[in-house]
Amino acid sequence: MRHVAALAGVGVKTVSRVINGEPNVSAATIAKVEAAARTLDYQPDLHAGNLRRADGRTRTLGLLVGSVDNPFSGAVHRAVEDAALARGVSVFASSLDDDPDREQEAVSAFLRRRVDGLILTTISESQAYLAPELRRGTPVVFVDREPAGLTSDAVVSDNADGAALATRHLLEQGHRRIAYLGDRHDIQTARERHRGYLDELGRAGVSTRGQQIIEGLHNEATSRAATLALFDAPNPPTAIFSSQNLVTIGVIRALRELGRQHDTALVGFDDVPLGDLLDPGVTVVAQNPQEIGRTAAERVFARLDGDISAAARTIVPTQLLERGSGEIAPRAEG
Amino acid sequence: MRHVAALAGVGVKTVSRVINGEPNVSAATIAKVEAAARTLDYQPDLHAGNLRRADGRTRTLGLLVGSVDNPFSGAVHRAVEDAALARGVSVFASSLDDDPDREQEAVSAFLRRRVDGLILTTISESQAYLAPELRRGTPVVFVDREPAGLTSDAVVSDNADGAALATRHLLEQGHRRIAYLGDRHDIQTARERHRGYLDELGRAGVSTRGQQIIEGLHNEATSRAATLALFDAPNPPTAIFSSQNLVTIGVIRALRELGRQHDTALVGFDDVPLGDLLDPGVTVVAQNPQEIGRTAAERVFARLDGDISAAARTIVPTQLLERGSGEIAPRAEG
DNA sequence: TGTCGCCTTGACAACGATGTCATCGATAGG
DNA sequence: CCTATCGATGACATCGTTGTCAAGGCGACA
Repeated sequence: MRHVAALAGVGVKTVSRVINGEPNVSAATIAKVEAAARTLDYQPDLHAGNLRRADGRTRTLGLLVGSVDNPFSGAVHRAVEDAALARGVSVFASSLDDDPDREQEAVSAFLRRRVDGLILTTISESQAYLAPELRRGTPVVFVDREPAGLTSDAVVSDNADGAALATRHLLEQGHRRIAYLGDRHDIQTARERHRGYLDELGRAGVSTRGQQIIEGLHNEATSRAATLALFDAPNPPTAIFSSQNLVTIGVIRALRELGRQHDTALVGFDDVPLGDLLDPGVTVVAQNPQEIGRTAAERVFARLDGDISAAARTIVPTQLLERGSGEIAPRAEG
Repeated sequence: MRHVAALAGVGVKTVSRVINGEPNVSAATIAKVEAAARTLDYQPDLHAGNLRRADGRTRTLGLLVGSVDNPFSGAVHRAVEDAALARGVSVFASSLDDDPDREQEAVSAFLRRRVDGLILTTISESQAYLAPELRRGTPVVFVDREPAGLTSDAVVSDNADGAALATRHLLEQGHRRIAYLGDRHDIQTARERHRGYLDELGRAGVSTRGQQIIEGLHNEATSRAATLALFDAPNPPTAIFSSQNLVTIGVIRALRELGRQHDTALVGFDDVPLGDLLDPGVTVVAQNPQEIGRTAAERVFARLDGDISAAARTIVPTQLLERGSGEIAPRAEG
């Protein structure tokens, strides 16, 4: 900036005024400064300015998602980015990998860079460590999973309800042996989906004792192996509820290998890419990651704009997409 | 930091020393400072430090990809993030949307935030506007698409070769009417893939005059419509080469609607999620986005570490994955 | 013509950190 | 016992920018 000022023959403050479009600069001066800035390819240093600026905003957001190469995360990320772009805000994105250490590291990296707000998917047992930052006024919005040990805005799917919906759908087809294949129990949404499944069985008066319930599945490989094991054991289920997109894919692979994709019902939680093109089509309880991301970004910006209402939990509805796999009738007993 | 210093009863410089682990601080002082920092939940301001620091590094990278919710982009992003994480570097990610204005905006946002390096997928006709930044010493690595009007590192797939491979594969099955469904011509890789397709036909002595060549397809919808139109016209192709993942998906949808997925061969460029689970499986020339991202990040960090060798173009091999759709024989003429 | 006020401009301090350098005390060597 | 050396520490300038404030010039108005 001093160089631009020197070249234009004006003071640095005047350059600052021109760059920021402040009033009360003569047209001639503006022209001189702009010419000099172009000549030197000057780009203002946002962070230096931020150091002194009254509002202390870095126009930067920290986003922590499951993994930037997961389709759900990608959709959330895209929605957040679009909302941020409209306000000239850049987004730091990180992958959580459901690792508490990564969570801490990522959040710490965001805070050291003085992001204006945080949009977080978390895995740690408690997010109480964010309390001081919240007090300092940094908006924190939790996405996908609700926070623990801390009260702040959250934007989530209705996990228990969605799981109940999936379970009810299978019950309605006449299934009574509905296996549950779920993610790790330290994941809040996995617990909720498990609960929704159990509750719905209870409401239908179906015993949960005889059901095969497998938790701790976290990727395609473990899910596939678990499914194969199910059918290697006596009394395999006639239907499966899988609680997560990667788990669903693992189930699909296993059913195909066993040639049972047409005689075993399957409903997945969270949509699967090209799920409508498979045979059978994959029935899922679809979440709405775009809406989740958009809403979360809106919350952050509303907070930054001064909204001091109580922390709110926004629930984004899920939707049952019937595509075939969930409408398979139970096998005749034998 | 002044607060920490005050609470610990030491000077700010001493706090700085403790935070940065510099030598020559007594154990007692270190303890006092660390206690004070914990009490106040102190997080150093990386940007303030960077202003004065000798190396001028923000430990920040700018990444511009097609779209953060495209699977190819997501994989590149993830690989870059992993490499960055190992060095304590955070990543700004933005979506290009093949819009030159977005490119300019994103790059400008990165530069104003003084990123240490850029990893870019570009759409503008020329990236000459980056020359001053390059001269300033900022490493710029182009991914997926090669730069124009500027020489810098690039990490790309062998697009022409891969397209030729796909085309040759279809020729080898006996096809002679192989439609080309391609992306917009202003996209460098689309031009390369088109060229590879034409070259291979030429090498095989197959006339390109009779081939149906449709360009300008950019998403599922336009690709699906174009495919439907192909089969609505006389003399539809017996095989299709689609040059991009979304285009491939559009073709698959259209072929299904027409019930021709089993009598029309299809090879796509770039892999499609769950492509192996469809019926028929989707034969593709798969790229290796993880490797592209990893290599690009390595180049940036090598440059930051002082590598001043000439700009290099790294080619990441593609791989033909035969899954069924590409191995369909031509229909009997009639 | 003098006063007032507005427009334009720049000098200066400050933001939160680090690089440089000086100071102080203790320890070792002669 | 004196001095050279080294470890520990803090004062101060500085990074690139913006907020504050004062000064100079000019036109309007009485």
